[in-house]
Amino acid sequence: MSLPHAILTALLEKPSSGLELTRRFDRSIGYFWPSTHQQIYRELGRLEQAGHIRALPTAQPARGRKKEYEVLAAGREELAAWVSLAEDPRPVRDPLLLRMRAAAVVGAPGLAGELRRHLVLHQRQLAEYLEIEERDFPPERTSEEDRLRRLVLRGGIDLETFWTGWLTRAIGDLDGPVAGSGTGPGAS
Amino acid sequence: MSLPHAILTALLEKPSSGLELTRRFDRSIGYFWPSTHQQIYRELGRLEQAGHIRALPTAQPARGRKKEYEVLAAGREELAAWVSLAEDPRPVRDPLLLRMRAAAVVGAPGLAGELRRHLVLHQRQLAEYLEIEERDFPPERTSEEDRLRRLVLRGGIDLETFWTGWLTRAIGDLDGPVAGSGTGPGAS
DNA sequence: GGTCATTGTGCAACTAGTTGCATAAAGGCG
DNA sequence: CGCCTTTATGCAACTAGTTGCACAATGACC
Repeated sequence: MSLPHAILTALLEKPSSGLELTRRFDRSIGYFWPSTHQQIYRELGRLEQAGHIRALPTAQPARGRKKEYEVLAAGREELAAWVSLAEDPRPVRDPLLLRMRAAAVVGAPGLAGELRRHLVLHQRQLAEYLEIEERDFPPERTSEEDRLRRLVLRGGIDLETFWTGWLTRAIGDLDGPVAGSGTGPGAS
Repeated sequence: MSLPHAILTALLEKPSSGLELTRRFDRSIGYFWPSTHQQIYRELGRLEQAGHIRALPTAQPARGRKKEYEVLAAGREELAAWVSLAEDPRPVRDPLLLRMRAAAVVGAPGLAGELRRHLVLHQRQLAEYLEIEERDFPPERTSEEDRLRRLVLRGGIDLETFWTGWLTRAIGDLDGPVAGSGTGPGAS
């Protein structure tokens, strides 16, 4: 049950319409809780129903008409309560690791290539995070909020660092020690 | 669509009944693709329907009666095809990072404690992985399959290492540099 | 022989996320 | 005006995972 709280957080940072939220998700909260506009609109409806947010009365409601939302006191309390809850980390669920395991059983001609492809993707994401860090978090001025937000970003950076490191090692391990051809299906 | 393939992999490693599969999932494939027995039985039904596996004819089928499955040629092909597919990494979706972000907005009295709790969990998981590595992967004898399986395990190890590292740093950063009161529990 | 715990299989309802598409207003352009 | 693109909101159907519970066989104990 995290999406509504992600939305509350985003709306507290700045009241927005559904589409604005969607755009902001794409480059901020969405890095660690992605969501589509369909999901967001649905959730906005529920949050309004529950009395956690309300539409700003600037424009009459109509389909295709922009509608801005702001968080109500009840919503803020709900969010605060959720933050203070204990919640275990979600179990890992990673298809790439699964495919490698399957490859151990049925063989894997193109696996090294796939690993390289993933490596590039993770390197790209890492570069994006580092850019954000440099832009948004200069060394000085550390308010309490900044420190938390920076830690979150650091989480992203460290995570991508882990992936690039592991993938690099895995690739080396796969086509390195093989005396013969390489990853090719020909061997054996 | 990974669960059926996880099951195919497990069944290729060793033909099993639903409950056996469930137990093996708990300590092997389930580390990176967890699943409950309900899900597994349902999927076994589908895989049999699709002609990818079949029940061994040792016992007549009856509810409450053990039923073993083995993978058919079609199932093996399906798995091989899936392994060779390109598939992007799933987007990260992490409630802890989300809660930290929310904490930046609504405050976070107990957050450092929650981080410590997570740290312990990750340390425990890491220790478990390291134990498996020591037990199942002694330095020598590296067949192709062993190398792949070991890489997967390494993935788990490196991932937990990332978490313990990041959490340790985050905890230090949260209750370390706090000069005044801030979100801290007061002490320091 | 009856009851009880254990092993084993499975259905049903629910929740969260995804995919595809419909609808409406607004503004530009010929 | 009529058409087209962009912005914006939203419904509906589907997929995957979770939760709760039911039911069947087996063996142990009294």
